[in-house]
Amino acid sequence: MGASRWLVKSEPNTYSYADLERDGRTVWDGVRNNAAALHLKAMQVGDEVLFYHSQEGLAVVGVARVARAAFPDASDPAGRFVAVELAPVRSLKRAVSLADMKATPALADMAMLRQSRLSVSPVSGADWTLILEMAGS
DNA sequence: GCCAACGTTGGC
DNA sequence: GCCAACGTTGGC
Repeated sequence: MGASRWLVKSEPNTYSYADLERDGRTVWDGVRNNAAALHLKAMQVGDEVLFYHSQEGLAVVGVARVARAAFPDASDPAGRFVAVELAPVRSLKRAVSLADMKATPALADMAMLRQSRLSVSPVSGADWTLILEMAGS
């Protein structure tokens, strides 16, 4: 079985893809949604992740990879949620905007489009390939 | 266990 | 700034 693909959202004001490139690696914690947490738990080291800017930018801007699989989120006092670690892979040649994704019928079933508030979601192999094509990379 | 009220996220 | 979606909380 091959690696899985994912998408994570981040507000660039809080943590942008450029911040990830600067840091080289970061703990992806603070997720407090059960559906998103299930996806975090399913991540394996080496899985690739689309990095999406929410609130500002509204576009997929880069690719990251899972550098460490799920472990207890130290910022969750109740100990219910998990974190992973992400590392940058590359920024996209062209950002792929939410508007462009919405305008692409083949992407209509993407989890992040169907459930807009989900901060961590799976991406199918076909959707992954298409989005990278849209990014011109 | 149901459901109304409330809080948060995120697009517009 | 507003509102829709949706998750969580708390009274019953």
